[in-house]
Amino acid sequence: MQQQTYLKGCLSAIVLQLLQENKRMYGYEITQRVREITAGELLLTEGALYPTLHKLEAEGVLSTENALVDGRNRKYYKLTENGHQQAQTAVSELSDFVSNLQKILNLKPSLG
Amino acid sequence: MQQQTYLKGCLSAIVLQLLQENKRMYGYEITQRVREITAGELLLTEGALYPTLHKLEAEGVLSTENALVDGRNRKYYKLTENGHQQAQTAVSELSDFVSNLQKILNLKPSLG
DNA sequence: ATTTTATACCTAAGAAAATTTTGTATTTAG
DNA sequence: CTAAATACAAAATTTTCTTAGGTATAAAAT
Repeated sequence: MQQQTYLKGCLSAIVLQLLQENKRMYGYEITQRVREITAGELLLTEGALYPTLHKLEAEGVLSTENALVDGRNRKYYKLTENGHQQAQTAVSELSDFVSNLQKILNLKPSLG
Repeated sequence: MQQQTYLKGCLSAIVLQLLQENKRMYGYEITQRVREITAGELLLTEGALYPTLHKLEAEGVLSTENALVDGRNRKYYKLTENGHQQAQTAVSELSDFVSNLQKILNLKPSLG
């Protein structure tokens, strides 16, 4: 088992959190940002990230704009007006989840 | 989206953590313990828990003993000798993951 | 007395979500 | 001129949980 295992379910919320902090980001940038923040411990695979981005776009949470930078195509994603709401909700729920996980992991041994 | 969404992937590690702290527990007890710890915010469904317990038993991580208590059958689970190792690994990885999530969410780690 | 709630275990069908694998294409470094 | 980094994406697969059931006993409520 690796840390990646635990990522399941959190991916959308992580993307939304990053997009709350940055007006717009492109896919590759998101993978690198997570790598930076976690010192390489957490790696988003592209095969997981892009379907998530597309899903969020289809749901109207994200909108996109294409740009040509240094001859390469980039697809920037940003929160829609509606998306800001949902981002806040998702991030707040993830925070609560982290807090609960913390409680579970910090329990003192009980007498069995 | 609810907190349950984020649980994906963490279930085994949570079970292993609880079994590190308690010599033996039975399925229903585990669901109630998580409910207690998280003040009802996180609910393990039996449909997810029992298959996980059976999987861990099949992998040799857990062993079982049956007991009849107050006319009801209980199946206690505990870590095997091998299981203690794997529990430590899983829990440590989950801790690292939580710590990384906190970094992404800009939360302050509550306990190193 | 009888119904409901709590306790206690379990399975199966299906959905949800990420992974693996593979593919395309350009730029930069060796 | 080859490999690595940048940048996107689809298809098939696997893992994992949810939903929805099923069985059974004891205690509490009506």
